[in-house]
Amino acid sequence: MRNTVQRDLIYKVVCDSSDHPAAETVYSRVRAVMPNISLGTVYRNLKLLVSLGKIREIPLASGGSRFDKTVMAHAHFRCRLCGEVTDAELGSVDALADALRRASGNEPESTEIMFTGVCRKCVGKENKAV
Amino acid sequence: MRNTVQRDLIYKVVCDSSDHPAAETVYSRVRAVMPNISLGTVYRNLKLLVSLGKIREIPLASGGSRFDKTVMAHAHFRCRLCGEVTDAELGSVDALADALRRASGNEPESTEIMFTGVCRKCVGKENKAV
DNA sequence: GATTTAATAGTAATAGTTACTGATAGCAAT
DNA sequence: ATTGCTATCAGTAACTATTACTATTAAATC
Repeated sequence: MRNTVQRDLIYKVVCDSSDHPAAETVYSRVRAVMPNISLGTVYRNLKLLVSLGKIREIPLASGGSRFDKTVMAHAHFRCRLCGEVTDAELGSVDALADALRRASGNEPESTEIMFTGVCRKCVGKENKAV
Repeated sequence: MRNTVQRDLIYKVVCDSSDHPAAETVYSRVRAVMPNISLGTVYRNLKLLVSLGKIREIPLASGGSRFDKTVMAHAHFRCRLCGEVTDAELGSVDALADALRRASGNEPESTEIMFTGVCRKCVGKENKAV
């Protein structure tokens, strides 16, 4: 596999982002540095980086995915009012995968936990937004 | 909200399915009974049933969603070789949501856990399929 | 049964993503 | 350094899953 400035930049942008950007968001951030990079290149490399285990993909029920620099098994919280995705710090995520392995004989390689609800900032806004 | 035979049938099909069907799969099963039902009707009612909390949506990183009769917080395992989605029986799922609530102040309403890996049946098939 | 209007069938449109094609550039061997 | 090979690129077309639109149908109420 060849090193390319495009791939390095895409990886750097994801690593420098703490807000779990969508592919289009990565694209616009990358274009700020390299204006004529192609959207297809962004998608191709995001997918490649995911398959290499260098970044993580978080699929959303609302359609589309978000990308994350963290590869360790961990959990996310998504507010159904403001849409923000944040990390949920939980100590026992790896323990779950172990429990599954023992109980089922299946071999989990990655664990993705998504909580959906109302975030601290949006509690009380229910009637306005929904 | 009115009762419609279409919605009742869509709900029944999801409840009678134990394989976590995609929307298109629900559509084809529903059409076996009601041949001229519209795909839009299936999507609209799946979404409605999800928002009513009667069924559950499982978004996949590979694109699209699967639907599930079970509403309780629970976990799934998806084999990256055969693509099958099965339930992962774990006792401690609700405890995770409680831990999040206490730790962050966010208010989780649903918890979705997705394990990805190689299922028991596909262990050893690695070289053929990937 | 007549009225009201939510829900439908059928189709067009959209969003997110992937595939295609000719051009470019990273790497290896000269 | 130059050449050759080909992975990767930019740009664009195509595709898939989903949603929106519109005229029509049928549940619920009167």
